[in-house]
Amino acid sequence: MKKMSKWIVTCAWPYVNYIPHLGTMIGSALSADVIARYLRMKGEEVVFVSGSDEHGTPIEVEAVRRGTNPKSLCDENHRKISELFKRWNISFDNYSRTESEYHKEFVKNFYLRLYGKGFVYEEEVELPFCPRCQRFLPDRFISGACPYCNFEDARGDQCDGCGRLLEPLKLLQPKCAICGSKPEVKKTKHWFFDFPKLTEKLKEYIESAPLLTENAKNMSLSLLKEGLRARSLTRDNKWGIEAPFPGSEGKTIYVWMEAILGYISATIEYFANVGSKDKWREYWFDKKCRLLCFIGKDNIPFHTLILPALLMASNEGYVLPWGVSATEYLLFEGQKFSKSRRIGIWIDEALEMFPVDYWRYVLLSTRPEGRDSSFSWSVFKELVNTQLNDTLGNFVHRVLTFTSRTFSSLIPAPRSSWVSEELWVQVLKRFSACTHNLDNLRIKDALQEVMNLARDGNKYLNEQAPWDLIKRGDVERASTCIYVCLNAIKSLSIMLTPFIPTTANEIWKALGLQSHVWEESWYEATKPLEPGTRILEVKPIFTKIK
RNA sequence: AGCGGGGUGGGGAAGUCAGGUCAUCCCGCGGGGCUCAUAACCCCGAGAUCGGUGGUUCAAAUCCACCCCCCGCUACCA
Repeated sequence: MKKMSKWIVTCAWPYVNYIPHLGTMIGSALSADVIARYLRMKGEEVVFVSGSDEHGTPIEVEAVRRGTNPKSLCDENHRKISELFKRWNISFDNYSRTESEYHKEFVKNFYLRLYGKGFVYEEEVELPFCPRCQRFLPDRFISGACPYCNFEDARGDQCDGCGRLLEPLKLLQPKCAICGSKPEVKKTKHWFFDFPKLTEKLKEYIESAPLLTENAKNMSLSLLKEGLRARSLTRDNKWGIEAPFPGSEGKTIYVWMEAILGYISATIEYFANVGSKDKWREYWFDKKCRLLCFIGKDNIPFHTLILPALLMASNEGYVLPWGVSATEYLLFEGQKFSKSRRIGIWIDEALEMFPVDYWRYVLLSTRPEGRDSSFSWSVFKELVNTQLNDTLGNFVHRVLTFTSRTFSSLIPAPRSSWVSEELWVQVLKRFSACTHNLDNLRIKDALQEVMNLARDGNKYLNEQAPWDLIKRGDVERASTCIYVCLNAIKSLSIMLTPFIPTTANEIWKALGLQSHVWEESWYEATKPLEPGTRILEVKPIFTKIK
């Protein structure tokens, strides 16, 4: 038996000004869930945490727009999103939020210690300020005409007309994007994290990190090559965590710089809630514990450079990300998901249309691992109908039906040489390939391997033709064939569990097994069924769509 | 503009870092088989000079140079 290890599995914290869409789902929570479930089934010690990212300007603005306040808006969205993650069967141990007291406490103390270690310094800067909103304006909250091409609706950081990068104050007729007033320039003081100090150590880290996806590694190295710049830690927002530095009253910590520490605070909160207050240290301070982060490509620098830098700077012995799995983008019918233009599907409306496992299967099958991929209804329909339903569903159904009619619903006894049957050999092969792929976070390939096993099953059944064997009176060979097929179904059920747990469990139950499949060991996939067990009444597990 | 990623039969993808064993997989399409099964399943076949041009090599989807097209990022959006 393999030695157990500790794992902290995390996924990017959704920003909760709105409900997450399918792209957010596949890039973070769903991918992380597959691996968390897989590791637990292997018997590893896993803590799977995430939470709602709640602070910052966009939430403040959204709250104003809805005529509410940031806190109520966040309470409501956090509640909705937590509920949705449950309905998507995301097996978080703790889905926390940046408004959690544990988080605020941890962040303030952490930065205070960093300050004490000389990694934080203050500097005066000039920033655009809206006198009417009484608010400093992030670049994107300023709009105006582009000074190069006269495009009228250029944002403060970049012109959508000509693509040029802009200085917000060089726009012609600059306007506050919230109220339309003319911004002025105001001096303000901010605190900065001395990030460049750690360039060499970060380079070593990136080069030796065990499991970075290619995009994560390349982008990080390229940023290091360009040279790091100090990151500002503070903002003049009201809605956020108070900056704890001497003289920083009235400032809050920049959202990213606090949310990224949520992985730690959510672990602390989790263990406090289950009554083992100090146990989080056994994860975060154990050099052999593996921290695994699931993110979309836009979050790469924060996980491969900023988080490690903060943890290194603290010099307190935190584990650095052991693996970072960054997906490319999921597009919707070839276009970017867009809330304002209503392009895409959001995780609440998805569940109103189809069962959760249909979505999980399609998203995991099209997971953008090497390049952007596109969700489309035609792909959705193809995958559900031809793969889930025809290949997998039908294999299970024909075997169970045959068992029920020919063997009175009892699992038949095979002849002793059954282990050398072709399909069983395939089971062992597919199982080991699937395991290997999951170990390397190749989720799509792993799932493909499972589906291939269902194909092997259909093929074996056609070749053996047990209905023919029965007609010719060869009950022993027919029994062996069906026994092997039933065992393949059991393996399928185990292997499907991380991907589509509800369906996997239905299959498991159909075989007459009593437990919940997710409580079983991963290695149960290659252990044979007990002949004589009664299978349940057969009903199709999927239905075709449209 | 700079940086990063991508362009592979009709659609969707793998293969490219370590050149040959490579043109693969899922669908679609054409033909055949089977009748246990949700018109499902199985077999066979047609279809691609791997974005373009040039180069290196006995050999290039893979390496080099230049060009065209798509997407993302560029640090105060989060």
